[in-house]
Amino acid sequence: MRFSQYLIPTFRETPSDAEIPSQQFALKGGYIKKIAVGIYDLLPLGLRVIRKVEQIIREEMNKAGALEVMMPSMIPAELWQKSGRWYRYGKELLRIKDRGDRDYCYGPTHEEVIVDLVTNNIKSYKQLPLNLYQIQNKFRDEIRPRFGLMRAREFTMKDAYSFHATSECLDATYQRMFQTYTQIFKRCGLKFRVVSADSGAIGGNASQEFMITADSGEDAILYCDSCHYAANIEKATTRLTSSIHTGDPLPLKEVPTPGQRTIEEVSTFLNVPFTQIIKTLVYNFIPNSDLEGEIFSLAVVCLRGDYELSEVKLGHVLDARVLALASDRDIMDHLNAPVGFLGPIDLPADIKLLVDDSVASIINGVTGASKADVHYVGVCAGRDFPNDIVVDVKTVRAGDACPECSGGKLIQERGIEVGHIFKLGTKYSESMQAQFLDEQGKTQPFIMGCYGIGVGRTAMSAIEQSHDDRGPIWPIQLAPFEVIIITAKAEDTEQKAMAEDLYTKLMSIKIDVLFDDRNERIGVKFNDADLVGAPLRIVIGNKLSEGSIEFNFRTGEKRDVKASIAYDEIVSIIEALRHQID
RNA sequence: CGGGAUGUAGCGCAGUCCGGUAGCGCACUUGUCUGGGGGGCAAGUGGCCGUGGGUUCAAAUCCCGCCAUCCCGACCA
Repeated sequence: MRFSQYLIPTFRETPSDAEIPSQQFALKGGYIKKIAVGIYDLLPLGLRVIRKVEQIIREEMNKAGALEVMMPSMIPAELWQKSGRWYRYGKELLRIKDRGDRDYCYGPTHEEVIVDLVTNNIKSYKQLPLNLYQIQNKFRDEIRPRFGLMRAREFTMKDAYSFHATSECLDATYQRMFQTYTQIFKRCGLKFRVVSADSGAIGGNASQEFMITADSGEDAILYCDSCHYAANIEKATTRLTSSIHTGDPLPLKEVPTPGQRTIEEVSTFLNVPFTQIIKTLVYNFIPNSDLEGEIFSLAVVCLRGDYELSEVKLGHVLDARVLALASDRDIMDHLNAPVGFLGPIDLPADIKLLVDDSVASIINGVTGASKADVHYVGVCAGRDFPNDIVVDVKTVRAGDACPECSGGKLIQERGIEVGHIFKLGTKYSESMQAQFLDEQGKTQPFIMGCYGIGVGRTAMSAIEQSHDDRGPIWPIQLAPFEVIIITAKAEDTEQKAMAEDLYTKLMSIKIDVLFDDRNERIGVKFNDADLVGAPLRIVIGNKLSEGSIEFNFRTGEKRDVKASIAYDEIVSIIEALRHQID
């Protein structure tokens, strides 16, 4: 492409609302343009990057035997009503009416549609397994879109769905997808980590996330420093060190603790460690089984003073559709106790008490006495309060013991979730009565898997992981252009002729080359070139009179090359870069 | 949805407290001198000051409503 005929609207100043590097450079470099909250135009440069990611995904998915399809983005409500998600999905689902007042939604994901597609076409186990995918735009009316394409409302996603007669067969495809994803992100030149994950609103059993490691990542992940354990913070667990809760049980005793509400205050006041204090939280929730109701139930949760509660974990334990901390007033109404002095002892009989495993065996602990300015000491789980519903609802943190090996410690890192693979099982096939005939001629629900990749997010992650203060440093696989040619003096006929010659030749052998033929100062061209982020920049300048031109790599390295061999050099450099990762 | 802030030219902002001709930098247009990291000089183009109402002789500025955007918390590729 010739820069003068291309559209790359770069800005000298960074848009003020851009927060993270990928968003700043994508806007500043003319890759994307925001048109509404979480909704963007992809400009030519941005689209080139997206297409490259898509191409890699297509090649690898096809190689793994998946078949590409394209489902509609508008989905009739009946399908979502059939699976029940029409009622459960909440405001994130964009619902639309057509002229006939019929309900539709803009697809945020496509399990319902694919199940419908497959049930209409697959009747026998002989036609299985089947793995279908599409690369298509989704819309999720996110609570808080941010970070540009990283968390947009409309976004491009590759989603694949596999159908099986047996769980062994699902396992095999799941493994195959694991390898395919590994290969895809490797080819994109990205550093990533795979963690086991919470399966969220999609549901199902096992799932793993592919996380691009980056400081700006919105997810926290934990991994073991000595074994293979790695998990999203929403899922991560730890092995409790049992030695904490030892000693002979003392009698339960009330002590005055005027004004001591927080764990920290109580710890200081009574001189006991956080680990001996039982934290008591009260939550309101609406269970999933209650599809349309507005009636809240109450749950009391206890965990060890040094831990924070994980609302995601608690949501799962309660199978809650809606979950929120109860108000002080609610607590007073139901427990007759002030916040700050809550405890699990002598709760009203109708209140459900969940005990985190960190307090399930506590001996001689401290907890609120359910009245103002009083705590109990000598609290023993089981003896003083029931510990028959033991759960794991704590947020694990760096330094905690690995749950899978002895001696391992967990390390915490930030990550960007770019891929997620699930074993769905029969969740959707059962709710939607999607069945096939097995070898015995009996009807069985399909066993399903599902596999997603955020395309725009993957592209943006590459910037997060590799940039300097001037712009992206693209891996060649994703770079919008592989080579950019700049003349120092646009009107110099010799420089121009040299540039034209290289440009034409490189174009003819399908190297992605951008020729900056504008009559601009060289500083302007350099700055724009940095924003384009091509791995190799060819500068044809005053050294041409001595027969040489400059090769500048986006990573910083520079060298002079004889003009006579420049073309061959460029070709071999690009070839080498292309094959470095493949 | 809760808490905080902001809406003035394509972008970044000043002006608002204290009402009186709408400004600056960048970008854009023309000319010219330049020519190795966003250059200089000169001349230009471009604004229902978010929106609706109110106060006033007079509103970007004061008052009330609405809308939008951004940041911090609960969702997800």
